Amino acid sequence: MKQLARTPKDIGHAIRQARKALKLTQKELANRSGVWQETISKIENDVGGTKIDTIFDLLAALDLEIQIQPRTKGMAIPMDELF
Amino acid sequence: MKQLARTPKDIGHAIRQARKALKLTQKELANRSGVWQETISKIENDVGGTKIDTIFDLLAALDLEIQIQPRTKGMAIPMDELF
DNA sequence: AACATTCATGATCTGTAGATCATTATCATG
DNA sequence: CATGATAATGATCTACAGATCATGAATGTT
Repeated sequence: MKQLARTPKDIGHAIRQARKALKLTQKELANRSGVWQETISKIENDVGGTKIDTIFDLLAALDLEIQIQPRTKGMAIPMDELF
Repeated sequence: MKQLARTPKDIGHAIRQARKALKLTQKELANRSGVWQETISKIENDVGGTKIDTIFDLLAALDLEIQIQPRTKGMAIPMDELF
């Protein structure tokens, strides 16, 4: 289950999906991540911004990680020239 | 080339690498991303937290995107992040 | 419908990210 | 080395994220 993310909203969606896949409530995820339920709700619904630290706390609690990669569409530079 | 990221520091590293691969200065990246050079410096050096909105601004300017995926097996914490 | 659980929202308060300007340090290169 | 370019740091100020508590809405279960 790989999720592409180009906006904060994408992150929120992915987190909600992962949480539900693990059958966790926001409160349970709050407990194991240290992030408050109210904050999780806002992140999942893309209300305001969020700090990456908070995102990483949630991803860790959901056993997820992030990969940074060249965009697959509309690339300015060929992949070979990157890195 | 795909960069794994489990901490804000990983993000900073990836951004710096991508910026240099594109032969951009922090100031140039600042111009095309709307993020200030001083802020980019702090992000690349992992000074304090950062908002995901800012990260996405930089990734977009670098033609990068994020993928969220289950944690792969292997080192949870890279050597240089211990202590 | 009633009840319990889960999620969303609203207010206040504290901490801090980012903008902005100025300055200092570092790196490159002639 | 000297000089110019690039990057880091520091101060101030504004905006807003997140903690916290309370409550309201939604969802589910019997």
